[in-house]
Amino acid sequence: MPELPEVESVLRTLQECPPVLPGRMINSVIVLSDTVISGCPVANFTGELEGMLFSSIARHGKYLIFRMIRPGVGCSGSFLVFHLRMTGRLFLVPREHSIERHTRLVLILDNDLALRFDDPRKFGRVWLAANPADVLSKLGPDALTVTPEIFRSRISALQRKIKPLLLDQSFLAGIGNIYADEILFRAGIHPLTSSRDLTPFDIERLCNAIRDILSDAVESNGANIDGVFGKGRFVVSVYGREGLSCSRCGSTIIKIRVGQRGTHVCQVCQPFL
DNA sequence: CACTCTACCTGTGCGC
DNA sequence: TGCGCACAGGTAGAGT
Repeated sequence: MPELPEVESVLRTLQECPPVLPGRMINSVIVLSDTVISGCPVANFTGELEGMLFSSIARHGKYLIFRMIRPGVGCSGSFLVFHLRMTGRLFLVPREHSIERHTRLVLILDNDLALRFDDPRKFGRVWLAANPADVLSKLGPDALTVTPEIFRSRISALQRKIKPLLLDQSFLAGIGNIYADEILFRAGIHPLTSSRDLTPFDIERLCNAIRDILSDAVESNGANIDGVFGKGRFVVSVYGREGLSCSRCGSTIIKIRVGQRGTHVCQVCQPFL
């Protein structure tokens, strides 16, 4: 479930002072579900990771990227990349709390802590790659930091329905179903609108909405929907609010399907022209 | 290229 | 109460 703001929230938690991960060595790796390891055999993943040090952490779209270094031997390094998909969670725990029902991977550190990856639905994935591009090469620019100029030039090259386009990670990385609905509501654009029919003013509002919604959500530590999606304070305007009244105009929010995805829209604030 | 469908997986919540 | 089933979510890959 995590989208960009929730992943950013995980990143910030792991970077909180005092920073716990940088400099820590992985003493041992416990893989409880082979399917979460992508791109190499589990034995290689485990063998290569043991003895490596955490260096720095970054994010691109919904991916978390840990730079790892092997002490001693030259400056050989690699990148540990996580995608949490819908139900994945990544967090530090005391090492004696290292395994629960949905735990898929545990990295035991050289102190009293462990980095644990839990995922009830086993959709999340982990890669160990020599280069981040081995995993991330198909992604578009990060949705939180894309410039208006880049956004404008990318969108004007395409003719797509706007909501599936926002969800396309090769167009822009980081937007999922929840924030796509919130962004289009903020911009006053109907999700079925063709990107070709957007005026320059529409595109400017859309670009602002992406920036405003995502940065609001990051500052709120993500959303909290039915206590299931995230634990943050971001307040949704349309997502999951079908049958309730629009906070802006009072008319009833409806739910439609766009590209096989549940889509929430205020027909008054987001007219389909 | 744009789009649709399916598979992956499991917890939840509905109707019967 | 219990059962079965649709559904939610992100992405890859195949097909139209």
